[in-house]
Amino acid sequence: MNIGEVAKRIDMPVKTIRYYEDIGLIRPLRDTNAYRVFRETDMHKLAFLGRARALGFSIEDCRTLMALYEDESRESADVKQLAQEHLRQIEDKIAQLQSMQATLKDLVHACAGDDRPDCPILRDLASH
Amino acid sequence: MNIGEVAKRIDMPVKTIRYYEDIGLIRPLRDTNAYRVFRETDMHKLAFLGRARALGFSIEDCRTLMALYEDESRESADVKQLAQEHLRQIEDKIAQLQSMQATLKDLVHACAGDDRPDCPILRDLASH
DNA sequence: ATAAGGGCTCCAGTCACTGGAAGGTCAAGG
DNA sequence: CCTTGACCTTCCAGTGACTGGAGCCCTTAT
Repeated sequence: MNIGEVAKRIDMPVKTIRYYEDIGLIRPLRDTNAYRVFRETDMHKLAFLGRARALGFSIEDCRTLMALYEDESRESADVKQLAQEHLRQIEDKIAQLQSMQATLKDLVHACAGDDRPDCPILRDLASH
Repeated sequence: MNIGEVAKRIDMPVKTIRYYEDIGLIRPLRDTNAYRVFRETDMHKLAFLGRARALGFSIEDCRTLMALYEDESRESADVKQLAQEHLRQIEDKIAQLQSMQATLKDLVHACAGDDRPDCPILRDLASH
């Protein structure tokens, strides 16, 4: 299967698929005309990558996860640890964003948003 | 005041301050030895930038906010609109992260995390 | 005189793509 | 057979907001 068809089926940009080959996450075959040829296993890997990325795992995490997936003698503890660490980071990020959200909400609420120059948002940024 | 002293006072890396000059956010003076010389207004701007960045505003938003701050005839509506749009983006990001968090929590919970290879996390990534 | 601890510029790297240029290939229609 | 348009290829540059490092100069204290 050609790259365009793969891209449509698994809903991933052609550029991204080429990039994943560049960094060694997949190794599609090549036709005589140099076109990439994707087997079922390649598609499966791409789908795996797509879902891992959708859960926010970094590319390096994805590489590790794929290696674990292909290692029949893996220990689930290794997978769990990776996922837990990632979960912790996501939770940190959420907390950080929620703190911004709370401040911004207050500031936006306090600002009249009319044609006058007086603005609590700017006052807050300028003070402290 | 020299860059190191400024960095300490407003708790911002020296590199970041230089970078902000590079992209035209501040314009410190120069001493005869080419050292940057920071006035009160420069420090004030850096502090403003630090707080805006801490609220998650992009550098370009910061540029706009500083321009509005310095424009005596601004309309607070412009500031409010910027902040509201930013708030919306933060809320989108939070929702996205919370969705990841929910899925990851379930998966982590379902995974034994022992020395056996069976792993619901990998199964989930591989299936669908 | 020298050593430590500033400061300076410039270049490269981060992360995960994304856009674009310049060119080769393929299938369909005239 | 020729052209057109939709594919495909590689390679290079850019994104955002820094960050690290090399190689150099300046200042201050011993």
